[in-house]
Amino acid sequence: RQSESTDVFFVVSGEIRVVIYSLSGREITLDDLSAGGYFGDLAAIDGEPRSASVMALTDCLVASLPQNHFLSLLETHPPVALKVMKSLTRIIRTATDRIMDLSTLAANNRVHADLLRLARNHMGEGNTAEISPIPMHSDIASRVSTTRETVARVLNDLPRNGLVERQKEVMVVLDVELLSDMVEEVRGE
Amino acid sequence: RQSESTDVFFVVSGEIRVVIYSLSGREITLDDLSAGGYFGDLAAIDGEPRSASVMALTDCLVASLPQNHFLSLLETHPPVALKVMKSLTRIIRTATDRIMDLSTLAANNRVHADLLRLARNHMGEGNTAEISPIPMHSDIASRVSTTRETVARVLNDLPRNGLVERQKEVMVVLDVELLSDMVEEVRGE
DNA sequence: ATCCTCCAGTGACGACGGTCACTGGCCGCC
DNA sequence: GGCGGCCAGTGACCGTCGTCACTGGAGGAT
Repeated sequence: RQSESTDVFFVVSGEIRVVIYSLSGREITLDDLSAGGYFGDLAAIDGEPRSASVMALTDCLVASLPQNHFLSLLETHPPVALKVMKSLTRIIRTATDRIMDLSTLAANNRVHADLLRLARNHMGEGNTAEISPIPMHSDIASRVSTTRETVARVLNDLPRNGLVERQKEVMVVLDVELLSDMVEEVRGE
Repeated sequence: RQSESTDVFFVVSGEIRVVIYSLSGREITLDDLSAGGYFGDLAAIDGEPRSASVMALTDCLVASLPQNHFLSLLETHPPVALKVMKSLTRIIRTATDRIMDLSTLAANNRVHADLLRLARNHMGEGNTAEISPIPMHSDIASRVSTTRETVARVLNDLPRNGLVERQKEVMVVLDVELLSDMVEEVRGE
């Protein structure tokens, strides 16, 4: 599913997930791309072998650009090059954040942190957020490097503190700030 | 030690370590730079706040370049821009490797992996490598996100397998390939 | 309706390793 | 010389969480 070319691919429509696999088959989600995103730029830039795989989450339309076209584009259009660099720095920043989380946060707190990210993307009135659809546990697990069992246990503990209400299709975070404090607090100790 | 400027800094001589700190003061080593390396490029490119701190490991001479000069350099000299991009991709690749290690390797195996990296940089005759000077345990710990105690225990277990001989100032890895196999094997299961 | 598959939930278990608390060696300094 | 700081080594403890092994519910297909 991942050709050995050095083309750059643009996501025109659909959702694509960038993952790496350990030899044992454990799957680690690096990023999700939607329309406007692109991948394959690393290999095109440095000529090294591809470092990750991609999988389509939905039906997708992707456009490909040969490596040499991409490179000459960078050369002749500095603003594009700058855009690409900014995108690379974003990747670096999120990667180091993740290294930080993996190094300092326990598994359950990493789940909290991921939930917090989700909540921030679904902010509703005041400090609440309605997360829907609820992502699959195994997806969360793949993002924060733990197991689906741990995710399930953590998510079932949260309502106990009154922080979260779980319904069938929706999950309501009652106080995003409080959740945020919770994570930061642990990050700090 | 960390100015709030957006300059880019070049290491002319000496060794500089790029680190991040958790709020609790736990130190995570991201990279070590020697002459020819540079830092501050991330913030210069995307304008976001600095994401890491730097510390001098030795006396250092660093040169600074204002952000706007750096940016116009990128704009007017595409080959330089490409070099910078390649450096960014290197950072991304090592970061994702590290995420992979943190996600799939147990603490002691991460120490093995780090030892392997060191050995690869000190290859001697055949499959052996002489590592000297032996890095401080706490430095290794900071690179692989564990504690100095764990590093000490792991390093003292290695001679038992005959894989490593420890002397006062030097550490001899007798069979680098075997060490490599050991790590890969665990990565895979 | 009956499978089959996929996902969620849960208990039990066990080990890995982080933390704490010391000891002891080495070195530079006064 | 003796003190003080820094680093390495080690034992004991115990919480976390990955693994295994189930149960159960919700579709989809035939």
